[in-house]
Amino acid sequence: MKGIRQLAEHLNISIGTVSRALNGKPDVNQETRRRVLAAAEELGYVANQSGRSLRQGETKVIGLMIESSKETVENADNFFLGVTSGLQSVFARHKLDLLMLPCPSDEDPHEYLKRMVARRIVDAMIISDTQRVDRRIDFLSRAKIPFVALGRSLSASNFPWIDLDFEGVADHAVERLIALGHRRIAITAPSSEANLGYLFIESYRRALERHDIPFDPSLVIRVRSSEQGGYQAAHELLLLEERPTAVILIYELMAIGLYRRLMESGVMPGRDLAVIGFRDAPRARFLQPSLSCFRISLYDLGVALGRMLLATMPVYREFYPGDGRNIIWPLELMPGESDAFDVGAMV
Amino acid sequence: MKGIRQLAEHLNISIGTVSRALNGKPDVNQETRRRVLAAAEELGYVANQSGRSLRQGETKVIGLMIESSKETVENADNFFLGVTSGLQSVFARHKLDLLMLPCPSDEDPHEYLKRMVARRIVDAMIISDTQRVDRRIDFLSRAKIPFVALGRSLSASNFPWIDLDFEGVADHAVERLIALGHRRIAITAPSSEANLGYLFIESYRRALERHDIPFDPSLVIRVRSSEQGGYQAAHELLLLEERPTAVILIYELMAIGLYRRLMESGVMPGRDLAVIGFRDAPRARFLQPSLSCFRISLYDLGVALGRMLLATMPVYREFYPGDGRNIIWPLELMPGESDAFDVGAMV
DNA sequence: ACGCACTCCGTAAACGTTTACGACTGTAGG
DNA sequence: CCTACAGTCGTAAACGTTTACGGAGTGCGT
Repeated sequence: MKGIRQLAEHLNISIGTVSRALNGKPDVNQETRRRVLAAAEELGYVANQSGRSLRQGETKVIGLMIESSKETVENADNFFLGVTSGLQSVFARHKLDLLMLPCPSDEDPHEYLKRMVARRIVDAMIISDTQRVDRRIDFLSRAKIPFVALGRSLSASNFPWIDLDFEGVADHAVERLIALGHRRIAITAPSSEANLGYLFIESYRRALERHDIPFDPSLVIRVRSSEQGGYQAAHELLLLEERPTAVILIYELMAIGLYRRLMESGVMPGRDLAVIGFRDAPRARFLQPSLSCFRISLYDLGVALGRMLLATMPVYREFYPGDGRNIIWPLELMPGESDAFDVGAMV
Repeated sequence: MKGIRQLAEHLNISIGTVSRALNGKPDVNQETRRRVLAAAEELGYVANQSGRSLRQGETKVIGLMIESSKETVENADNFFLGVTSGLQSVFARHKLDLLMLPCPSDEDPHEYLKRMVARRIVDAMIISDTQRVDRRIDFLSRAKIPFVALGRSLSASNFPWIDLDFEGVADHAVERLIALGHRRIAITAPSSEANLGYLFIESYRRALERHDIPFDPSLVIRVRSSEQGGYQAAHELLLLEERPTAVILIYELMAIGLYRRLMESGVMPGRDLAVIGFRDAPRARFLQPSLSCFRISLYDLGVALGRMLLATMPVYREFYPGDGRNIIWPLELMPGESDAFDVGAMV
């Protein structure tokens, strides 16, 4: 099957009518429409996207940009595949397709993004891994490309984003640990420029101060957000002269390395040191003792991202009233065994 | 910047010349070319892909189809992100872009694929998760869409594929265990129709027979390839009247559940039961005792897939002579502690 | 003066689709 | 009989690009 022209000839109908019939336009006879649809099905005709895109100036494709760096490969833990399902469930209603755009590790993400939208491969973008200062956001805003970011940024004051509630997580974790009697609480932060790190630490500091616990910079451990980073974090914790009784991790994968390093020194997580991880990712579910962490429904997050994106697009806006507002995504604590002890008994 | 027309006007040059200059065609003056490239850079012009694709009948996009089912999200462990880097390193040389096409879980993979290629979103495809009988392969072959499959199939006798050497893995694992004195060796197989399961079991059977050990069907445990599947596999192993002394897993994630179930019954992996997993995936690296498994370089695998794909495409074939042959991808055993004991001492 | 080769560039058609516009019916109302 | 209108359909232009073709100009040899 070559194109709509052959289909039209086969039916002895004009090409315009065929197009209208296929696209559900009103001014076409019911019977004709039926014949067209039947023939299209029979001959396996599907519209060539290039022609359609060229004419309408839109591709009906939404891009989800992800980094494919070595670090991401090791660490990302299918996070994006998880939100993908939610996104697709929203997009399917409008016959939009979701494509994942993996930015090569040797290409500047900003350049990659520019290339993709300039080539008109996608109509809109979902970007993630938002940096504290992120040129992509300024670019997309100026170019008036619809987009939504997973993660806040300082770049533009006003753009659509959803961010996990890192502040809530840090706050909640500190409150919980203090309630269990802890006074000396360490925390990890990423060594990168990702914005979430700053929010995380800041919220931690505020929570401490609320309870009149002085902020001690030596308790903020800056390591890579990886298993090795967790191992190193534990190492540094053990070296502190006045050892903390609890630690809050910003990334669940770190718990694995942390556990190992602790056990090497005979320090038992959940008994000698309270640990609160971050997300309930698959990899973290298998730790013993089980990790206290925060649950996220990736599917729901994807749905919210999808709705917010469409709410920024004129064509679809009407379907999603009220979905334009930025969201700080709440997380629910799933208590595990890794912090389930009262520090009072320890001292 | 609207299009090539504006760029041409801005330069007082015809649109044809601009196009030729940008595309590196020979018949254009050096000085003119320089001016065009400079202006394009300055004005941020990038060719509209729709127009280009329409004209040339190709999109310069390669699709990597992946499943985004709930199971994949839980289990896939960034496998695809890993091969992505390798693929991109090959494609970049030809200015080809790689896009990941996540098939929604509620859509038939075959229909999804048909839709994508019929819409001409991609020029070529990489498919994975090959089924024993896979309609996608027949479809792509007949439609003459260049493709390469990750995984063999029985569908078409002759199509480009690379498959992990499951037979070698099973064979190697059995040989190793027998050398350690084991005679009663269990194995797991997926409950799905994936082709690899059949190859795995068949090779296991042959290896046993080579050593005159009778094949016992009750030692083939069919469970889902997941952590839960591993848990259940252990459960079934423990119920066997004559308990095996070793087990070979087809999927490393199963080891996590298996370990847990074993320990619940006081059976220590690596001491009371030898375990050999499959891939050295990140999640499996953190088990204690460390899992004996097989190493794969996902990057290299991606490179091989990319080269093989291009070798099937007339335009690029010349660059990749000898890359057209199917590959059974060898795996290298990484000995761990999970099988490092001599069964002789046990009995 | 002429022909020829060569370099460079402009013209216009083509790719497959959507859609504004107008044409053609048939019907109803005056 | 005329007009208005709704329903249906065909025509042709437009989207942005690439590329076959041919033309203009130059240099060179005869």
